[in-house]
Amino acid sequence: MKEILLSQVYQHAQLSNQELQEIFDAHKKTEYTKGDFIIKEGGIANEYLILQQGLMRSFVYDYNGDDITTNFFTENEIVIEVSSLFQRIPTKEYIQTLTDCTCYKISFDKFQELFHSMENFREWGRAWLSQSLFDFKQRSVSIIKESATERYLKLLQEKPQIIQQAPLKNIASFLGVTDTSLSRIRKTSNL
Amino acid sequence: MKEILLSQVYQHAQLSNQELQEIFDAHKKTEYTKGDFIIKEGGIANEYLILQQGLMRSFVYDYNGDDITTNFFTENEIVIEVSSLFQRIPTKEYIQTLTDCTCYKISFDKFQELFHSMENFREWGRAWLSQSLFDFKQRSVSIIKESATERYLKLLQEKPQIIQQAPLKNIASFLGVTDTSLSRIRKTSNL
DNA sequence: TTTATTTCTTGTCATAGGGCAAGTTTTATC
DNA sequence: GATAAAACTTGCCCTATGACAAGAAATAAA
Repeated sequence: MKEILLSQVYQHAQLSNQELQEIFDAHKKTEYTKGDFIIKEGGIANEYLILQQGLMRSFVYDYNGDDITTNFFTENEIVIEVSSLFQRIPTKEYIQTLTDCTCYKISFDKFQELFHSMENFREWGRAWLSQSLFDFKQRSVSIIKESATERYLKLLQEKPQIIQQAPLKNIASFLGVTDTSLSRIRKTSNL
Repeated sequence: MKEILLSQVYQHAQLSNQELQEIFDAHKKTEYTKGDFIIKEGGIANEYLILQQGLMRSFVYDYNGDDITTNFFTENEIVIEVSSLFQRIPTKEYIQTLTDCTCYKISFDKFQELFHSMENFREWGRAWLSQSLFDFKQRSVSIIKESATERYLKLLQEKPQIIQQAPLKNIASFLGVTDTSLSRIRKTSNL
């Protein structure tokens, strides 16, 4: 079970079975209840998670005190606050579970050991970070160029679990519209 | 000259002078003329640049064939297409000079050597990537929450060279508005 | 199971920004 | 320095989305 999940996450041509095993051993199972915070603004991340089951979101507060969802984390994904973890600085974000969750956790210290001792692991890590960067770039382009309806439909297609499980207002702030608007968008695209 | 520039870019507490020297030696001076492409869609990045003088932008084409500026690169910054370089895959982006430019170039091969042989260098690299990721996240939040005028004024304050040197339409697509709109915004905020 | 809270929907009205097209100004090209 | 090509501005009208407020529905708490 654990092995299947982790080997999906760490799939990278060059990692040997032995290396993978060493990586797997560094992960410990952890459970969370709906509403738990993984990290809060001002804290420093000391681990990251691999989400086996459940849904989480990250968010920030804007100058009005409104929260804005910056990302959703779904099954098989890595739940991480990159800049706090790797720059060792306090985070600006919150990460909170939207459902009960089952995760595998790896500590920063253990990660560091693997990162610096295993060439293929750091290649994997760099590729993962690169992909995330690409995804965030895409997101900006999408907000700029597509209408709210288009973004909604794309999310619905790519990650239906989010649409089904997350509160409408969280989805709305993620898409960059008000909850009122999203309610109307949802209504019209159902026709 | 070169040393001053590069030591600013690679400033990271843990890098020794000797390590820095080794890094410096890997960089070769290169000049570009206004309009030159550093990379085009479909190509694979085999190096990155440190921009000593000049201005560049990266952009993509959307489904209508309109180009969207995804980033500007100003002096002392790293000009790089991360996902192509580190995932060794064809890029979706173009990077083009907006003025004549002087750069220091480092090849991927040389970078790899340093990355895998020098622990502090890879710490630097990871921190740099993390910071970029953070910046792109911020950008999405900014597009979602701030008005075009606010984004314009912020850019004007933070990177006035861009406002002064880049064509209006490029700035407009970067900010997420039409050039018509930006022209009006600029007019009103000058009052 | 009743009450309180949160979540979602709907109505009315206001507005930032888009689409299109005509000018004007600046910059490049011959 | 004349002509062409970009780059920028402006006018007019339109639409997507926001702001605010009142209900309805669902969920949580007592």
